[in-house]
Amino acid sequence: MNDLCLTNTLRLLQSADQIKARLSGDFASVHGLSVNEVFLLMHLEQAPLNRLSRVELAKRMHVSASTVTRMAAPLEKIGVVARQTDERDARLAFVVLTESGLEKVHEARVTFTKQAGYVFRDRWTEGDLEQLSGLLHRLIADAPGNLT
Amino acid sequence: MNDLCLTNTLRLLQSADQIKARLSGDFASVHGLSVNEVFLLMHLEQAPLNRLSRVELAKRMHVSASTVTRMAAPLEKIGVVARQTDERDARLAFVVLTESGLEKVHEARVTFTKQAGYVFRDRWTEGDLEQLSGLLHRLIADAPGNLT
DNA sequence: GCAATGTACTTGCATATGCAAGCAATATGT
DNA sequence: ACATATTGCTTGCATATGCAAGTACATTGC
Repeated sequence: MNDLCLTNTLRLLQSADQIKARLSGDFASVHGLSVNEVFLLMHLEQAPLNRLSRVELAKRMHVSASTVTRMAAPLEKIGVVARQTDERDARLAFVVLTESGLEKVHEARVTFTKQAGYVFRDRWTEGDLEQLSGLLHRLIADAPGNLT
Repeated sequence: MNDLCLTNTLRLLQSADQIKARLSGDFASVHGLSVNEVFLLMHLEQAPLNRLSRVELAKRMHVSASTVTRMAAPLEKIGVVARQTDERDARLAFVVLTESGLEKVHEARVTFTKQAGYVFRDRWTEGDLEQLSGLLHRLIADAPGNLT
């Protein structure tokens, strides 16, 4: 039982590294973005008003707040996100998706879907995929910011 | 079908980030190692003669060769791995697990197993775990250096 | 109201990592 | 056998990221 947990954890992490390596090439060459940048945009896309505070973004992406601060800067520079302050609380600095950013994330999703198709290209039936989907869902069900 | 692939890929990557965040704290505080360093040691542990060339290690860990070079240096300094050359091919510089390194990886596996138990602590039956294990295995079956 | 505490963000520093270039050794083609 | 290509490794540079400290604002307790 415990060994099965270890096996699953190891396989999950190894699968993820493998997939991330595949994705990073395409995202960089096709869209000029890193995997994490695409994730940031996708989190904004599914958020109310297409915006999130930096700490909320940090929690959802499992990175530190300073990383979000630094990721946002170049994304602002290329115009896919903007900074927005809150009238009630002057501490908050939202990261908000721009029109251009919304387009970007739609384009990136196409690439993402294509690569995801390659990952599961061999002998995966609809049933297999649904089974996996259900099992993985249980791992992230209680976490904030599930992208699916 | 394609959307299911995307969903699975997203969930897999999100689960992995979440789990990696959990692990990194414990590995750092208990063993003074990063998650990737533990993975490096585990790859060596399961290799013949407890050793691998740097490029082979790079492939298995999905990182660049330079990263392996730089990861090995501090691990040599603390004595868990050593450098070993090949008599036939003077280019090869194996990374080999020392006795101390073998102990380290056994200790780390205990921590790893404990954390893996927490990940699947809620309402996961033996059957669920075996199902997930089988599905994930198909994702890494053809990759070199499966740790399970 | 004001001090103390807590929260959101930023920045300096240290570490981690990839890419491209460089070096040394081996393999290949003729 | 020699020139060329390939392979394995390292290093310089640029980017990415976490932690701890600093700053500004908000909340709490009195």
